Amino acid sequence: MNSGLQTLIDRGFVKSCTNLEGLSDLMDKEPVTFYVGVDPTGQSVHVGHMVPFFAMHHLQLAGHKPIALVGGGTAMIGDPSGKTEMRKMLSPEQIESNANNIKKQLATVVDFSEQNGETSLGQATMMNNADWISNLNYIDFLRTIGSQFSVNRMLTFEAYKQRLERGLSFIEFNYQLLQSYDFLTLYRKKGCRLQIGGDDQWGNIVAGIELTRKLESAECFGLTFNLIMRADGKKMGKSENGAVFLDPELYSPYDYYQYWRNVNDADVIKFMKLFTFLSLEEIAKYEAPGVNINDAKERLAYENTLIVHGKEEAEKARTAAKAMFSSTSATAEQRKGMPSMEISKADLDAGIPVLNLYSSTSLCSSNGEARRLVVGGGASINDTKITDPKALINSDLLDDESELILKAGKKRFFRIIVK
RNA sequence: GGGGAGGUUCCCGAGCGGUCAAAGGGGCCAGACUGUAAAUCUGUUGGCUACGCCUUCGAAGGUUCGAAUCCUUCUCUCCCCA
Repeated sequence: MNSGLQTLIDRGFVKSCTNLEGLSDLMDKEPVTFYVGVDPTGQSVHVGHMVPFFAMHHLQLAGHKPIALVGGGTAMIGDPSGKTEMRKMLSPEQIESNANNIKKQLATVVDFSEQNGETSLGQATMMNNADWISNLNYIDFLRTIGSQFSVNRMLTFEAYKQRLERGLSFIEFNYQLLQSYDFLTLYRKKGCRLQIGGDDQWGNIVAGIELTRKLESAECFGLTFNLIMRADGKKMGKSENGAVFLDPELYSPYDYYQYWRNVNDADVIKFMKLFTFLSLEEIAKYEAPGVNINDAKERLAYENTLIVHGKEEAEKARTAAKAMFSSTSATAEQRKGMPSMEISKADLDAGIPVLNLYSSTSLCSSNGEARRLVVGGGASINDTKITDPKALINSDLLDDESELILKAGKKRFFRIIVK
């Protein structure tokens, strides 16, 4: 088995392949250009999107050439796979801006820099299918591409079957043709031989392979990845605060770190293999009996945050988190990692009602929510529990650093700096 | 084009003139137990200057002392027939 492919298998990525042996032989023989579709319908990707990205990383390391294909054209249509409802259509400007953001995030895992031949990395590129889809002529497209598709066959695909129960618009029904056309185009332009993606893309990938075979008599390959579910049956990437985005503006590095720190026991090893670059030998150490599972979680959180947000943020998050869960008061270093705001000394001296204080932070969105928190016994400031919703907070509670560390529950913190 | 069924709070889903900020479930949040895990149990879950007030039941009007509940128009969704 080809080593690059073997890596993906060993790390738990692979769900199925159209022709594993054929692909392995090809990859042994030469660097393979492969692509993965990236959906630009959101401003940021979230951790649930990262599986194919990490797979790209491993393949790139093995010398193969990744193409990240932004679906700027197809996003105008919306992929019905795995959706129960039709997606919103976005404006071209919106899609473009999203695509730019997403490239930055992708670049944390895949190296897009120009390769100068000194490394064994495969050259990665990013393309946008709007370049060849937007200007398609309807009649031409129908004649050359549409004629190759059988509606009868398309209807047998699971993705469409489900949608038939609820209703499927014609525009969405065309998605498969366009995605297949992407594969064909990338084959023609770049010699792309392989498409990878989540298992929900199986039908679309196979269709693209068939199209390329029919029109170009070329054998292409498809490789799909397991859809990663958490042990509790939820989808990856969703948290209590909504999706766990990579964009630090949408999801703070501290919370991001905490998301990984708090994964289910049963998921830790699996996630280390999928979402970090740690070697399998290294990961195996955490599987050994007698190892504290919390060490594994901490490593997972650190390594992944390191990749996505960089060393500085990862360390800030780690120290901040450690501090908050130990009884000693936080050091200056640890405080940096927490979300914070400033208030004036005068305001504090005048006394601030707890509820207002809490609702002005990201901890609570309204006084009502703050009230519930306080009455429920989940609020504390500098380790003093506040249970009276009418309490006034003043300088008495300031700690040695002249700051207030607000807690909501056990895991959420906010730092108030008094100026 | 014709006929039917519907749009309720984060989601599903009751309510069908006052006792409705709206049952029940899910989710979320908090408490207990723990390991910053899971499971379990408990409480909470529109907003506010809070024994009161304000805004919510697809939208706009109307009837009524009083409407999520009745009437009109509009709008969207689903189903059946053509």
